[in-house]
This record gives sequence, structure tokens and C-alpha cells, in this order.
Amino acid sequence: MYIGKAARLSGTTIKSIRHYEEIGLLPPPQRRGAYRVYSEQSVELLMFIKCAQQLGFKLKEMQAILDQHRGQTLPWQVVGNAIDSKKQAVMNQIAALQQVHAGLVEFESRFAARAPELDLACH
Amino acid sequence: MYIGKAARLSGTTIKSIRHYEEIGLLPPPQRRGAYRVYSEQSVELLMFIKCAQQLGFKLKEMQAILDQHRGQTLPWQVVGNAIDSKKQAVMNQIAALQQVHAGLVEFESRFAARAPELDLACH
DNA sequence: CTCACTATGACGTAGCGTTACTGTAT
DNA sequence: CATACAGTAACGCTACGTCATAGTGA
Repeated sequence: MYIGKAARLSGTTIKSIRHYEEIGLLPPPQRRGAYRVYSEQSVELLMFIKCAQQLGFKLKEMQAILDQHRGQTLPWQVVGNAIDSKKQAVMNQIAALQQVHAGLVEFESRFAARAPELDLACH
Repeated sequence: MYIGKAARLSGTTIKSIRHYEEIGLLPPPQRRGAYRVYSEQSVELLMFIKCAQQLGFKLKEMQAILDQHRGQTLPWQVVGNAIDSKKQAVMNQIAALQQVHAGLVEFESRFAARAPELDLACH
């Protein structure tokens, strides 16, 4: 199939696919004439990438993991470790955002009190 | 004072200050010779920018707000509205991250079960 | 003159979206 | 031939960090 169908089936975009290839995350596919040709395996890989991405993995992280295990079956432990550290990172982000929210609430109440001189220290 | 001191006092960086000037967020300061000269007012504005930024405001958002009230005193209500919508946005981000975390947990358990064919649908 | 400080300019980052223009399969 | 689809190239976005090179103030 051509790139358009692969994009539709995988739920990504044409531009994304070409971008993955550009940065070396996706191996360059065969060509029929000038057109890139993809298999259903390619579509599965694209879905995998998309999935991991939604879970917070960056393309470079995937690249690093995949580069170390080109061709081989991906060891479950590697994936497990990656997920574990990602969970930690996400929890940290949540905590940070909760602090931001608290900051907003306090900032608002300070404004509501019409502080004559705005305290710009922001703690 | 010169840019270095302004950066230290405001807790920002030299590069940030010049960047703010470049994009028109910060008015171009006076010069003593070739060097930018800042006042303590400038430092306060810088601290305000930094503060708002930590609360999730983008530079463009600040620019839009400040452009509408150049020279005048910033109406409290404008600030209050901005903060309100930002609070909503932050809460949405938190919710999204919590879903991501749940996704990671489920993904991991699926791996732990060593699913023979990885379900790449990711729902 | 020295030496710390500053100025300008340009490239790098993440992950594509969005033109813009051209080529190809059917 | 028409036309939908694909190709490459290059800039846009966010907020600066990081050189590289050169000029300036005290």
C-alpha cells in the first residue's frame, strides 16, 4: 500500500510517517516507482509508535530502544523498565501541575484583594 | 544597570531578556553606548513575566494582554479572567496526565502477561 | 592594557503542520 | 488526458540555550 493508506490505517498522518523515516525511527520502505510502499507490519509498527507516544514516550526514546534491538524481538524487561520510569515522570508532572494550580488560586486571591503593590516575587 | 545585573536580580537570563525584546514583549530599553540599560521597573516587569510563565502563560498570551493595555494600569478583571481560564486548562492537563498514567499501568500489565501478539490498538 | 561584560547573528531543539511546486499511477 | 495521490524542500511554531566572533566599559 502507499503512504496515504498506511496513514489512514495506522491513524497517523502522511507527514508523520515521512518524519519518522527522516529521523531514522522508521526504516526506509521499498519503492514502487517513486512511491513508498508499506506492508501491514509497517502499519503495526506505526500504531505501536503512536501508542507509545500517547503514553509520553518521545521519538528519540523509542529510537534509542529500537536501535539497541534492531531485528531482534524486543525484550519485555526493556519495555517494562521504560514504562516504569515513564510512570514516575508522569506522576512528577502531575505533581508539578497541581502546584501550578495552587499557585494560580493564590495569585487570583491576591488580585481579588487588590494588593496595592503587586508582589512579583511569586515565592 | 546593564543586562547581566537585570538578569540576576529578576532571576531570568540574559538570553531571555533579549528574546523578550526581540519578540516585542519587552520594550527596547535605553542604551548607554551599545549597552542596554535597565531600571528597577524593568526588573519588576521581568519578574512578573517569569511569574506568569511559571503559572502556565505563554509569552504570546502575555503579549496580547499587555498590548491591549500599554501604559495604562492593567485592569484586575482582565488578569482575573486570564487566570480563570488558565486554571481550567491546567486541570484539564492534570486529567489528561492521569489518563496517561492509567494507560501506562495497563500497558505494563499487558506486557507482564506476555501477550503473544501485542495489541497495538491502544484503545 | 586587561578583563569581565555585552552585542549581534545564526543554528539547535520536538514533532510535525502547512504551504508551494512538481511528478506519477491509473 | 484527467485527477487524485505522492514526492521533495523549506519555513512555522515555543522559548530560549549555545556557540562564534567581535566590540565595549571601567
